[in-house]
Amino acid sequence: MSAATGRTKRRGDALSKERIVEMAIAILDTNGEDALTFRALAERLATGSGAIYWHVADKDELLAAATDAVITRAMGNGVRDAKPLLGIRAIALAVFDAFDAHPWVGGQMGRRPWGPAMLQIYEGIGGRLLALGAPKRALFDAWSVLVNYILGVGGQNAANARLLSHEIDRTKFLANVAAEWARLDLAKYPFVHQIATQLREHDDREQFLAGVDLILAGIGTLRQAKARRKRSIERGL
Amino acid sequence: MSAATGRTKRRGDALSKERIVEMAIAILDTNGEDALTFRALAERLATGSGAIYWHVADKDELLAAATDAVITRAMGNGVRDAKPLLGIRAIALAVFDAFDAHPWVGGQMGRRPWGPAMLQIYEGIGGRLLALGAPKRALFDAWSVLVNYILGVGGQNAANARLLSHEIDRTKFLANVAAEWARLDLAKYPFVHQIATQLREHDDREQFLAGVDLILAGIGTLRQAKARRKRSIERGL
DNA sequence: ACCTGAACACCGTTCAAGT
DNA sequence: ACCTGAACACCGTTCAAGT
Repeated sequence: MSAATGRTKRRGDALSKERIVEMAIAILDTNGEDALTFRALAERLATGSGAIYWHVADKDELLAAATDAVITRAMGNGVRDAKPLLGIRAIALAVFDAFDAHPWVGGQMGRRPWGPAMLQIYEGIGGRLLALGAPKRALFDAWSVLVNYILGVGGQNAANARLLSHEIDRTKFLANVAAEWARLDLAKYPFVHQIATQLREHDDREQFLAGVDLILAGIGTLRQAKARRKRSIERGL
Repeated sequence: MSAATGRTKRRGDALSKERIVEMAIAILDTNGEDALTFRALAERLATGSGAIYWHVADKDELLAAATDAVITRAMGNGVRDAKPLLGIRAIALAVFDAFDAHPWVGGQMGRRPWGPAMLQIYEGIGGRLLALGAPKRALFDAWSVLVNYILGVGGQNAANARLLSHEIDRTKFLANVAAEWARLDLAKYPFVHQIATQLREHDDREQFLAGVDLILAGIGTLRQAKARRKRSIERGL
């Protein structure tokens, strides 16, 4: 989107892994996952399809590199917040927004859970939990929940976005789903029935952030002993 | 796995969507996603590849039907627990175990977020939150977090399982990752450094359940006013 | 060292032809 | 109504041949 770098035919500079990856990202963003083929990539780079294999092992590596690039870039922006809690929220939103801007990324996470992009997220969340002074035993649990939630929701949400992009009208589609849900048997689906209306007006991003806050609140309860916690859950609800 | 229904050549009964879907599940479970082709499916069903299209629109629908079948089956087993909290945990585990037994399912969720399988999970969680008497305004948030976490983690975890299945030795691989992490710059990666050891010995399923409990604990705090909650988070940690 | 582009094996999907 | 299987358009990947 940002740079109109040498579109169809011209060859500004030599081929490089970086150029290939950038072009791949552009194709993925603009035309979706199915549009990323070695042939399309080669044409846009004004080269032969085989040339790409000199710089990239295969499609798997290409996708992984594209994902790494997107996440690294997202983590670079304003995620250096000093306050731990705000930093965690900032990371969560950075990941969410990256997934939103590049809907194909969601499906790629987890493909290389030990890549450099993942490491940044792991440390970004974990380091701040450390700074918060989270109890040692609970630290791993808390970290795991946060990371899994952030990556997981991002993925689900991106999948939804991908789906809805095919629909002409997002609100119309959601209205249809809500209407269908409202028609369900009230006795069998009391809950779905009830939230059918809220579905239409809810904001995914706000929803996501509310989830992060809820988990942070849960982490706050972790210092209590296990037995006490269990009772407090029952009481709390 | 359960039924050795008409393997390679014999044609017991007529083709049907159900038979096709069951065979697809068998192939996916045994040989992975890449192995599911219409040709392989046709051969195993002792028919022509085009015949499948009489019962199934395309590969997308086939995958969706297979996913629905797996989830519906998983939700059918012992998830009728009377106690709401235990019921939510049971659903979470049922989904987790289904993803574990069928690693391809994780990637398919979210493809049809409004399908019947999803509805069952939505209502299963939401109905129990209702029964717990969760505060109305917070109900939607709480439900969203739980559902997203359960589906998201399941997906991530299944992706990991898929990755590790290629590795000869799971523990050996994890040991390698841990060793790599331990070699990272301590100043830049204090947290990852610290958890490197725990990575090897942790149990994904337990970890997952700890996450569910943590979220449930967080839901318990939701009745407090927003301002009060924020302060309590800071205090809690 | 790096690029070209035809060739190979394979895929999802279609469809005229059969029963 | 349901099945067959060749045909079509397309894909990832390879590789002899070029510079």
